[in-house]
Amino acid sequence: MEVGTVITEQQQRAARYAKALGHPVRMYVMELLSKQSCCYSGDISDELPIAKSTLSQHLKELKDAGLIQGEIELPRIKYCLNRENWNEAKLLFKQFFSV
Amino acid sequence: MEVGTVITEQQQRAARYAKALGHPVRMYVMELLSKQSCCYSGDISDELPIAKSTLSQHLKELKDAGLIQGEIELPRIKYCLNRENWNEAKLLFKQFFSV
DNA sequence: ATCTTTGTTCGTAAATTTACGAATTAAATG
DNA sequence: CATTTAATTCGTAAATTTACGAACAAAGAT
Repeated sequence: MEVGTVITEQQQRAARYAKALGHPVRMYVMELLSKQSCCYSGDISDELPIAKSTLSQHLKELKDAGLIQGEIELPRIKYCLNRENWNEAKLLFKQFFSV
Repeated sequence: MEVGTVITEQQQRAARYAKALGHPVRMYVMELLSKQSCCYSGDISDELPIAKSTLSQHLKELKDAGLIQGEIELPRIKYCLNRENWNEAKLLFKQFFSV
């Protein structure tokens, strides 16, 4: 995604977060986490009519984008917001929408 | 993208906007438009090192997502924010980030 | 030692996205 | 009527995304 020097670092970061949020399942997960801060993959899997492996893939994308983090708590994995990046995303979008 | 009744209409709409914003070029365009309200395809083409046809494609996606609208002003096309949907997006993201 | 539980990883297929250059359109201009 | 201008649409290729089920992993329970 080489777009020269015209596009700012902030725009790139905002686009990255937006992309991660650009799917209904991931939007749902993030909204859940922003409400209750933590959850298990199974909690989501029980609600959504998608394969577990598909959900895992979505969670991985959110993790790769830095929006969530997983903590092993066997036999489950506890997913939480990555507060630092969540706050960054919040700020970037706030600025973006209030220009 | 059939995801049952668990995912709300709002989440679907927010995901749709997020997806449209999920590319640096489109983020750049939207930020430009939110600053100056209108612009021509050529203005952007002069700045960004991408093919005109590629830019056209990105503009089409923003248009399909309802974030911008084009007005013919020959020989050019004037692109403007779609204020109504822009405001909806703003609201959805505001709610999303402030839960 | 085997079974259960909770998720991930693998393999794969279909669809979508991204990108480019060439061809096209549509009106204004010479 | 041919040219010019500004941008779109077409054709196409490569990469990424989305989705599923099967196979696997890792620790606790039986």
